[in-house]
Amino acid sequence: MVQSRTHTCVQLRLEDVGKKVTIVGWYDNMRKVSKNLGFLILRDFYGVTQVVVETEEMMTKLSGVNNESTLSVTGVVRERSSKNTQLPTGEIEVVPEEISVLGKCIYNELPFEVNRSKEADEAVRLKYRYLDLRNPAVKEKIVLRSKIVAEIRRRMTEQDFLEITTPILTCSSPEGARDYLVPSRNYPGKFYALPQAPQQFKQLLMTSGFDRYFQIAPCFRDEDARADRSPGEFYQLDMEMAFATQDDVFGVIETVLPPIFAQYGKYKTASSAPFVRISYRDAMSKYGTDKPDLRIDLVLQDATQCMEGCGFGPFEGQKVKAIVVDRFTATRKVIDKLCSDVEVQSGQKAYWFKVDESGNLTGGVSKFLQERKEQVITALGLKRGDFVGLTAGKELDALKTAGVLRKFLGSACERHMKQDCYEFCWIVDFPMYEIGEESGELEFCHNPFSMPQGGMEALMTKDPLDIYAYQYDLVCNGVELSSGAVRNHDPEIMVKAFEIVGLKEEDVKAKFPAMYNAFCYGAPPHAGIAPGVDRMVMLIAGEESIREIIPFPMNKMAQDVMMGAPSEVDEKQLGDVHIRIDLPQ
RNA sequence: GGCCUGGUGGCUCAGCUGGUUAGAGCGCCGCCCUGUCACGGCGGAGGUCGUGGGUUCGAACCCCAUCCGGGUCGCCA
Repeated sequence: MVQSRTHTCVQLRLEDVGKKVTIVGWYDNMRKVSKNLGFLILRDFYGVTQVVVETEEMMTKLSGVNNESTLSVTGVVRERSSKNTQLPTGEIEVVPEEISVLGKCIYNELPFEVNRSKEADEAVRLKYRYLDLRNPAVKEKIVLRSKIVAEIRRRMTEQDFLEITTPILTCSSPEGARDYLVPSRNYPGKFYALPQAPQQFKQLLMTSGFDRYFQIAPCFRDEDARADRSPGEFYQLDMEMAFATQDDVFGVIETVLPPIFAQYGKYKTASSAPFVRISYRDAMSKYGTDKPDLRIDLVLQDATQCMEGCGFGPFEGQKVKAIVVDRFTATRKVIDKLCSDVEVQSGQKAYWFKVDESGNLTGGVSKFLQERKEQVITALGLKRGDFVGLTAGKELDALKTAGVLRKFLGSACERHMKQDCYEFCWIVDFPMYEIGEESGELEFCHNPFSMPQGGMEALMTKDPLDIYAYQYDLVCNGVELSSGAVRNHDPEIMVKAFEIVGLKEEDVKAKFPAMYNAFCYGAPPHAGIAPGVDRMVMLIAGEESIREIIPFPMNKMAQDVMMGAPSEVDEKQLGDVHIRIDLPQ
């Protein structure tokens, strides 16, 4: 008969010596010192405890029991003769009277060693995720995630936000990413869709009279993965406030997030309120990205003019951007690596030259600049020992590539990158409209439901390209955590905003009927935001891969290799939902 | 879909310019060891070098195709 657990594997101390206890857990390993002496390490969720096996009877009982089997050990706590100060339970051991196997591990070789699973091939880890998660170093991140989410809930609730769930089965939305579709049984040929975000529902909640809403919301988008973007599904801290302005939303986020980052983070300090605000246009021209890493103090300069006609092919007729790094002493090899990293990440080349200690331009593209040396030095404000990184292309391409280069230069040069902190900022004043690159026509720049700054008057009187939206992004250490906006709650302004891109009232009604109709019954001005929970946990945990902070992640190809999803279904199921499969050969 | 990168015992990796029988560490199995804690010592098993084709006297290595990971661009209102 198996005893029930009296202590976890992290609890026992010297003062427990002499007690009869029962501990349970996994057979982590055994150091066998002789025929009749071995040290068995029992591991549970909380920690490890040493069980000393010193009789032939116990040793026999354990022979043939594989690592990772689950055991129950009943015995007496004893002080160790040789203690281990590294472990909380390192001063004691349990002398077993009874050992029983609760769950056999039938394999004596595992796909990987549990305590070294992070080194194993990722596909294998994902297939055996339940073994991978036994590794304390892996499990820890999931525990951290749980604590962060609990803390978010506590702090949001403290600020009078109500957590309200919204539907998972809803309808396809015409804009945005690809939807995950769910066929309907009762309505042949019709589909539900999983929500890409609870956007419309939260706005409808505002219209329904709820004042402060939040939700740790599951979101579904059928888009390809990245290291920081899980395919398929992710979670947002979705929130919305009625009768609120941009500053009200900023105030909540600036109160809720920094303490959580500082408390649980890999880095121990986080920006305090108010966060730096940077306009979208400034961010692009100074940092070459709309998600600047403000830990890096380098900024972009325009070098188009001083490079014009220098004879270097890639600069001909292009915009050129420069980043000057003082006293940058990297070797040629390091610089080449840096440039190739930039190319891998941005798809475009980076160039460089240096000013040596005698004031000569050397290396990289310098030979094209000798004749205009003084002009270049003056234009870019160069000093001896400066390194100049360069990018070229159409304005936006040159800026974006320089943005990538700036990131690599920052991490290559400690003096130019603050260590050990979370630097938050707001990117504000996004343009409402832009000329679409493919269409060549006027389009919404981001969210068509954002309130244009200046409201109806701006729409009536301004050049659309000069109109800004009350639209903002939250950025931390170069990671885009969220977009948000003051919403356009006025049907007339909404119709006008759509009119500018050539859409009619009927189009708005057709695309977003519920929201449009609701706003015709008296809507409050409202604003919100939805920081990505996975990205936040990733930043806090200091992990490079989003899969490390998701309990059961999918692989890059959006497959769950453990469960076998996606999978085929049988004919009956397909028939129920009126689907016939017709695959090309 | 494009580009980059990888695939060698259960795991991590080495394998040079193509040249004997493909190596190491960890793990596993066996024996030894009465205080280990990354225990130690001795011995052993385990490989279609992702797959298919080609070049060659000879291929893990070179070429072509293909499959499977990962990164990135596109995509992500």
